[in-house]
This record gives sequence, structure tokens and C-alpha cells, in this order.
Amino acid sequence: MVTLKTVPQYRKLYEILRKRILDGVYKEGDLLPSENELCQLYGMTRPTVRQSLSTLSSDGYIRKHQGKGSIVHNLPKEIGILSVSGTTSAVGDRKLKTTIIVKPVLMQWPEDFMFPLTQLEKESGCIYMERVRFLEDIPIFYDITFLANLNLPRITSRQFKNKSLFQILRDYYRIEIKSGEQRIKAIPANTKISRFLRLKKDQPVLHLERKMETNIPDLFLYSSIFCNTEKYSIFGRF
Amino acid sequence: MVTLKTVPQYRKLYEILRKRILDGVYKEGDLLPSENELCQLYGMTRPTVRQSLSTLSSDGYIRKHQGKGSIVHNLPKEIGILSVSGTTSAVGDRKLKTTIIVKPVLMQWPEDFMFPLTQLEKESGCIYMERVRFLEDIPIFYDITFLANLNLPRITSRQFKNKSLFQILRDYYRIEIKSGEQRIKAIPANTKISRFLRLKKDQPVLHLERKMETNIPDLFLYSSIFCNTEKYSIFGRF
DNA sequence: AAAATTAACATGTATTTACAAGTAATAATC
DNA sequence: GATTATTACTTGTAAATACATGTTAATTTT
Repeated sequence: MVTLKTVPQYRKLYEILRKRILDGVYKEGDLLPSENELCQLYGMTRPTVRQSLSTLSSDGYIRKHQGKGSIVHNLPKEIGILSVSGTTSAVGDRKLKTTIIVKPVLMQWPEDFMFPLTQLEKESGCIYMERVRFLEDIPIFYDITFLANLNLPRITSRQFKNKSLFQILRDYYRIEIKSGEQRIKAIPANTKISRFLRLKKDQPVLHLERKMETNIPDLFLYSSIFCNTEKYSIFGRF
Repeated sequence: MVTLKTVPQYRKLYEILRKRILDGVYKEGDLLPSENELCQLYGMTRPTVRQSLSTLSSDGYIRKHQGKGSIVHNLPKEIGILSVSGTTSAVGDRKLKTTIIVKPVLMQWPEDFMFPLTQLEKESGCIYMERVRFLEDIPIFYDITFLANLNLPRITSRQFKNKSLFQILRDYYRIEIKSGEQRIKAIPANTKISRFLRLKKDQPVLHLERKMETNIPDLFLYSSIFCNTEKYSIFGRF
């Protein structure tokens, strides 16, 4: 059952180059080895190398200039808390500490859910949890997460404290987030939100409603996130 | 000097399919013709067709499923006001009416500008303008735009009323927005913002600080956008 | 010495070919 | 009739090749 999928070559090169950029081996402004050099170095052909570079480019790590080369851009690192950065890495849990407010529980989907649900999702119920995430001891995110209860044994008894939700889904259930969509609003903090994010009531907070698609058909991860953007802001690319 | 660049084939197919999706020829949930069928239909090879589909996919118009096909997703349409949708279409100016608050003027860059500036940009000064954009007679966006004054003759005397800024840049100066980055925050409306967006003071508004890259080296378009998200929200994909 | 040309090298676009792997409908078997 | 195997079709990955086009630096010419 464990499929042990082989990682494609272009993905490997993507990961290698991405790591080098994040580690500072290639610094901002540096020119990456040319496509032909990468071909030689890693024993691939140009189309394969180009696929890696194309993904790095759309994820914002490099810029390509015809006739010149690929230049390291390296923006997502510090603020990529919510940028999800394409299909690759999950939400950055670098220095992010997590506190569980409501441990995962099985329940019915709320009425008037923020996204339309399929019949299958409605029937299977949902797993619900609430967390607050801190960056340098400041509460930044108040997350409410919904997940259809589709073949996820024992998920309500897992330890979510250290490992991130994304990590648990990946490690125990082989679920990967592939892409997603979100709506963004500015709203005044209500009593509950202000308590968790340590803000005054009616202080503006960012509200994100997200739907994430996984590699499992019909399995979506929904979350409603309230962000304290007083000190940090959300970063994105387009 | 006018280069009259040939549009690549994969771009043509992208535009054709995108239009069909937006026009409802291919409806949500429909299966697109298979890659091989598209090859035959448009006289291209599979890699070329795949390049079109890959862009459509990352722009959120379709979903690809191995063994199955490409399924129309079609989300960006109604809310794509700020989603810019890849490198293709600019900010949707469909039903969006624009009012000029400050006509384009030449001035010095503000101190403590929201993004770091190059020496070249600083020296050349900036073109500044303010606009308010309405959706169904509700003010939604209060835009402050900055643009380096690099070889843009007579831009301060152009009519920005009907044509969008993006359109003018494209039509008269052949400048295309290629990509960008943004920071998002929730802030309380100050007096000025509340007046333009017809909100109460201290009402939460979305604040976006954007830097957009163009096809002209060293030419960036900056904007600070305040959004009224009481009725509409900002939509995005990742 | 300055300007124009050229050559080398970078990425961009496109074709052709091949096989791997997932999906779904059909055919064969029990 | 229900299950299993086959088959045909889908997208995914990858190679080898060719030419177009933008960039830069060296070379040649003026």
C-alpha cells in the first residue's frame, strides 16, 4: 500500500537549488550556474533542468533573464509564513510555536460553511481543531481547521503540539497539500479573537478563508485564519 | 524600435482556452480535449500544448489529473479583481469604475518608501497618482501608485479616466507587468481613507503594498492599496 | 580612442520520440 | 452476477535536437 513513489529528477534539482539558496550558498543577486552547466553537473538534459528552474522562478526564488541567466531572488524566507510557496514546502514552521486551543474532535460540519461541500464530505463529518501560533512569543495566527473525516484513523489522538498538522498528514497519512485558494478580508477582532491574539477588541485583523487541495481526491483541508498583522505582515507573490 | 514580437504558440493556445472557459464554452467540471487532441486541433506538439495547460493550471482555470484529463475549474472570474492571474490579464477592469484623485505628477520619492529603491530609481524621481475604484458604485480600492520616471514621455498628460493604468503602459509604452510581490496587513482606516472609501474612521481596511516587475529592466510599478472588504473580499490562489 | 561588428554564451521556443504511471471501461474468468 | 484481468487512453517524466533571440565581451574597423 505504501507506494514509495520515486521522486522525479526535476524535483530533486529543485530541492537542491532551493536548499542552497535558503542556506546562503547562492546569495541574493548571484547568478546560478547556466542551464547547460546544470545539465552537466547533475546529468540531466536541458528540458529537465528548465522544469526545475521554472518552478523555482514561479516560487519566487530566482528570476530568469533571457541571455543573462538565472538570478537568485530569495524573498520568501523570512516572511513566508503563509506564502506556502507553490506546491513545495508547507507553511513555515521554523520559529513558529503552536498552542492547541481545541484538540482535534470529530463533529458535524457547521451550517453555512465558508466553502461549498460535496455530499461525500457532508456525510463523513469533519475533524475540527483550533490552534494559536506564536512568532517570538507574540500570537500571530488563530487557526480554525476543518478536515473531512475520510480514512484518517486515529487522527484525533495524535500529538499536534510539536509536529505541524501538515507534517502529520504527510508522515502518517501521506497526504500532501497540492494547491489552494483563499479569500482575504480585514475585520474587527471580536472578543474571542482579541483574547487569543492579545489585541484590543475591534482592532483590525486579517481574516483568511482557505481551501487546500490534497493529493487525495475529494479530500480538502479548510481553515479560517485570523492574523495579527500589527508587527508582521503576510507576504505573497503573483 | 517597435519590436512587434511574435506571440508564441503556447501563449496563443493559452489565450484561446482561457477565453473559452471564461465564455462558458467549457463549463466548470468539463473535461478539456486531451493533450493529443489539442495537438491535432491546433497543429502543435505535446510539449507545446502542455506548456499552455500548465499555465492554465497554475492560473487556476483548470486542474490536471493524471490518467483522467484536464478539468475546468474556473474560479478567478468573478473575484479576480486583484488576483492578476499570472502573467496574463491585468487587474480586472470589467465593471470597475475609476476616479482620479491626484492626476499623475512628477515628484521626488517619499522618504522611507515601502520598498527599497535602486540608485537609478531615486535619481530619476517618480510619477505619482491616486485613484479610487468603484465596483457597482461602492468604493472598493483607494490606490496610490508610484512609478519611476524612466523614459515615459508625456505620461503625466495622458487620460487615465477610461483606460486603466496597465492599459496605458501596455498600449503607449509597451510595458507589461510580469510578476510581483506584496505585503498584506489589516489596519484601521484613517480620516483620509475613510473619506475615500466611505467608511467610518478606524474601520478595518486591507492594506496591500505591492511591487510589480515589468518587461523593462529596472522599471518597477509600486502601489499602496487600501481595500474596503466589507462586502467583497480579495481572492487568491497558491 | 571610440564606435561598430562579431562571436560566444545565455535563455526562449519548438519538434520528435519514448516510456512510466494513473484511470476507466471492456473482456474474461470464476 | 461479481470479481479479476486486460486494454485503451489519459497525463507525467525524460531524452536528444534545432533554431530563435537577448546579453555580454572581445575583436575589428573607423
